[in-house]
Amino acid sequence: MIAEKKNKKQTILDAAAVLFREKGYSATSIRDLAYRVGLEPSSIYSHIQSKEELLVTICLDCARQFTEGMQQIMESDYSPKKKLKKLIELHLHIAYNDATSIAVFSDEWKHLPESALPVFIGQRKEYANNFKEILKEGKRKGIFDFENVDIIFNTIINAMRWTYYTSNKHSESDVNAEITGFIIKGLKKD
Amino acid sequence: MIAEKKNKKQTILDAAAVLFREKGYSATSIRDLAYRVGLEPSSIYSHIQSKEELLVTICLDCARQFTEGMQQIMESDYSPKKKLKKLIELHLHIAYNDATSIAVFSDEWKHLPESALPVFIGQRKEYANNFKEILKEGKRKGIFDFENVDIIFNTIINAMRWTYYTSNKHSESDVNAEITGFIIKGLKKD
DNA sequence: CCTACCGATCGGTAGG
DNA sequence: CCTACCGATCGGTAGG
Repeated sequence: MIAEKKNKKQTILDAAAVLFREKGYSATSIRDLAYRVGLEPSSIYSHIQSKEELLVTICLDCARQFTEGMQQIMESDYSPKKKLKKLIELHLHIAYNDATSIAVFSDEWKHLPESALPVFIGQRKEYANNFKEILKEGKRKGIFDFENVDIIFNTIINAMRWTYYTSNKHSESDVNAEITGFIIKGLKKD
Repeated sequence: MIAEKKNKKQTILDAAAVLFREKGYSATSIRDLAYRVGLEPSSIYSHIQSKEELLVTICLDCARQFTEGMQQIMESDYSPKKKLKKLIELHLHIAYNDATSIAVFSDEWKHLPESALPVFIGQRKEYANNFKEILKEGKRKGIFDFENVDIIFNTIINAMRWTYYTSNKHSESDVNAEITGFIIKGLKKD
């Protein structure tokens, strides 16, 4: 049945994400993965085409979530400050709903095959450009205060990055409140 | 000659750091490394004991730099704000002086062998505790404003993390000024 | 520091 | 989805 097969493929993808996160992509073997989902190593290939395909699927799925969330925010007529708050919400939402995949997306993308790497990097770049546009808009309107948009963008996006690895030690709303307060204050005029 | 041998070992370590950073620890082979430094694969073992040893050396050397820098700051009688500024300086100084090693330290530590992992994690934990002490001291004295020290610590330390990967696109002093301003403002009372 | 080589493991295929 | 198997590559050793 098609439904069963889809389910099995998702099971394999989920298990792959867990292993890629724990041991890294390169150190994860098809054998590891197969035994984890209760198959002989060769049987995996009834469901997937290659080990690389798994990484591509995980990374591009995550990238899509960011891209789609960004699109919605860009299309809104929110103020730059509200847009930034929505972006923080977006990052935390993805982190808390798909922690394993986002950790793989974040740490293992460099092992993407050459066929997928340019697409991936392109999406990242566009996301960064949109993010920077919001920051620059805020600066133009006198809401945000900073010198170099590239430096401040990198600082802010990494300030959120650790949330991709937490094991629900803190609630999403606590983290959101603390990070949002910190970033918004950090961008204020002194 | 001992001096020559030391030199060769350092050459191997440097090349290993570059490869570990580019391809990751697991995907880097002893053959890659040997050819990179102009040796036959087996000859590497005249200079090192194992592939793992290289990762251990790189990671623990980096960890030591952080620990020593922290110790100096903790022993000073600077204000919490000045201590925090010194910590940002420390991170940037290490990042700009040893970019390759710190990237490996930051991304590949999970591949450390079991013999080194507890030591490494212990040092990280102690560093984190010291960092949090400074934040808490600032809060007690009414200089810093935040709710949860663990959340704000993670946010701040990751805000600096992207500097481990820059290719000198921005000057150390520009980055320092921007990040320091952002973090200090972010911790202010609203 | 090299030649020669080891056993283990890798991603993946053939054929049923 | 399994049994059987492939060539390639791995970290590392023996012996000089």
